[in-house]
Amino acid sequence: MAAKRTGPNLTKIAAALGVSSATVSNALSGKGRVSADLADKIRHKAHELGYVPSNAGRALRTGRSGVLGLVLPDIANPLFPQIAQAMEMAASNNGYGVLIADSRGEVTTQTDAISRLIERGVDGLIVIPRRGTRIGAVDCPVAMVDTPSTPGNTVSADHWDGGEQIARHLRALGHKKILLLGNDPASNVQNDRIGGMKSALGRDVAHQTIWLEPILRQGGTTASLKLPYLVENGVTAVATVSDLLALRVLTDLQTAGFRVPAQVSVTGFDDLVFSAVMTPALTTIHMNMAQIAEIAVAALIAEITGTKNTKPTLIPQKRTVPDTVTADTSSVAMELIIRSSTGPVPPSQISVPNGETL
Amino acid sequence: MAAKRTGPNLTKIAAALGVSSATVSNALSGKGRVSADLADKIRHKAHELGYVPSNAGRALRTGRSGVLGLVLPDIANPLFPQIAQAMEMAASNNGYGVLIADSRGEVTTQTDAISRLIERGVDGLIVIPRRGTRIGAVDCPVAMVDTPSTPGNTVSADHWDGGEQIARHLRALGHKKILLLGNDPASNVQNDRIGGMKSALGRDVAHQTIWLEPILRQGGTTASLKLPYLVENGVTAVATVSDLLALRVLTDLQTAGFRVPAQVSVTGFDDLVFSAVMTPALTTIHMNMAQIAEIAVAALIAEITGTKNTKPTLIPQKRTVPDTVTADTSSVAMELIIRSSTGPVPPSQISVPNGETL
DNA sequence: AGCGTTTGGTTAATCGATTAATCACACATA
DNA sequence: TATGTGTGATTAATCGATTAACCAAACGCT
Repeated sequence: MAAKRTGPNLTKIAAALGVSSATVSNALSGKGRVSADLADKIRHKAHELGYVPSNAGRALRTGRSGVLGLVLPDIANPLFPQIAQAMEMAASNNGYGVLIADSRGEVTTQTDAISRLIERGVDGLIVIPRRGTRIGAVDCPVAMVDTPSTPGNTVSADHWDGGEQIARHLRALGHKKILLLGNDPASNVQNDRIGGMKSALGRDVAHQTIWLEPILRQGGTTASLKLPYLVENGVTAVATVSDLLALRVLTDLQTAGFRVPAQVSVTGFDDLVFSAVMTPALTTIHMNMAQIAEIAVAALIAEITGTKNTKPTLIPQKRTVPDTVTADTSSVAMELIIRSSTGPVPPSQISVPNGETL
Repeated sequence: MAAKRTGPNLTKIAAALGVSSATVSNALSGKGRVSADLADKIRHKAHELGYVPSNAGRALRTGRSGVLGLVLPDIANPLFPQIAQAMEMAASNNGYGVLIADSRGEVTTQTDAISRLIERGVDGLIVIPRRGTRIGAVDCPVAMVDTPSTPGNTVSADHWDGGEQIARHLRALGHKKILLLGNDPASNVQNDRIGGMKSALGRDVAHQTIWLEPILRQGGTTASLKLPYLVENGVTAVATVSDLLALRVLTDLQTAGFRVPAQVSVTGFDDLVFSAVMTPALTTIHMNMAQIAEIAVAALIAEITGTKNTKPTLIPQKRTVPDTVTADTSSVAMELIIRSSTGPVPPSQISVPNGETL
């Protein structure tokens, strides 16, 4: 209970001042008409008595709980702490609380998680969908955080741009043969990242893309990547789609006796906690989670307070068409963090394309 | 709002069946006296209409919100996902929701976070305190998750035992000279872990303990550890207090050209996400978070439902005396996960203590 | 003076579930 | 036939904040 048993309520404050509880309510919310004088006295008394409004009472009357639900695909996601923290901060700055629900990776439980939150009376949902999963129509405002290319997306980092930055960085360092390493080809996020990389590499830089998960699923291991083979054949940089993958690659390479970045450069994505503490520290892309959270929360609150009665959560006609991106989708900038896992292409490997000399 | 606008309420169900709302309430909660017949019909109708009870209404009347608050010291803690997931699961299995609050590392905000949750009307708090921080008396049930040696602790993993397991493992592999690496000497958890290690190493294994944070704070780096020097002087294993630290050590060693585990063994603690994917995969200690969460939540719910009126949250007389551990503190077993970062002591380094030959 | 308008505040209904206090009725017992 | 005992369901109050509707007094204007 909300510290209610002991705490004073509106009526008690009203009684203490000899006014009506309605007046107290008005004074504290600044809504009705109350003389500045009296309002001051009321605020004062409220503070003096340590008044804390009852969420239950308010929620019952207004139909709003002041709580947002946060649904995560898979709470084990190492990026989760940052997301949760940013969302909680953004929400609490707006006077909202955050109720979490974990969908444990499975799609069925994602639905469960959502309905659990709705039954608890959340005013809105922030959903970070599992790899391109679509959430069914729910009768409450939803902000989706995925990629700009996901239909129905509300806000997201600009993964494509992040990919481009990484690629440009490697290119500037002189790399001419780059391995692009993804994990799950079904992920929108990862596809955007790889897409950005490819687009920035252009024609004069050779690159190939490998997706790891399909390999693992068929019983392969990281060794199946034949990293040493590739490096010996001229690959001087491995650009991965996540820090976790980069860590894998990096330690694999180190174990195989290669020097990073002297012989090979490695890049990650996400700037996870461990990325800064390993040796060499990982060059990666940092997402401005705080900003993403702010936008998501703001959008959600706007929809909550804007639409008086329950509207069916906006059902745009053509949500299935990715190229008609709705105008209300925002992208947030990514920041390239250059650390020591990337370096100039090794002298011995400076390739001489088209017979040109360097 | 809790899908209320549209959704049917008790009265609606009552009206549909021509009974009173009280009867419906009784039937659904199984409390009052309702004929089995009618109860069935009511349940049926409720389900048919898709009835979802209003939390606000219930909370207002009963004074219970059905929500627990989760306070984390520092959400950046990579162990956080596991904790949050486990807590959410345990809570939702018991019909509770979980409201999160991040204290952003600072102690002052920890207090803020707690009061934010209380104002939101949580029924109880689960607090994972920041490094030996004590939380002031709050007027709501609290379950604290720290270490058994922390006064007021409710449940925790048996860090001491984890340390012992690590130490025994290394000892069994033949290591005779071990570096024990901690981060923050002020942390109860870390002290327990190190303490357990020391106790299991006994007298015939040489070991020294180094705390990293004090070094870093004084402008040092990981390099200040002089890992290569130590290894060249006979250290064959580094037992750290967390996977993050282990990662640091491991990549440092690899960069310096040492082979893990051929020349040096490295162990971590916590079994974080990345620990399994690096090369070599980290030998570490896995905590049974699910079990910890269950115990914490169960204890909390017991206190919530048990103590009818607000009791000052049990104030044991001697909470400041660590050795009078209260009987209601539970410890949860730790599991040693042996992976490939540890191996037998290298032949060249088999020391010959006391002139004995091997 | 007489009438409309502001200003400042009160009354009372409402949100939805819970529960103590009743009530009506059937049945059994003296 | 009265009286007591269950059983099954209803009444009505309650939790606390909000808000539409209403009222009273003061003020302004012609």
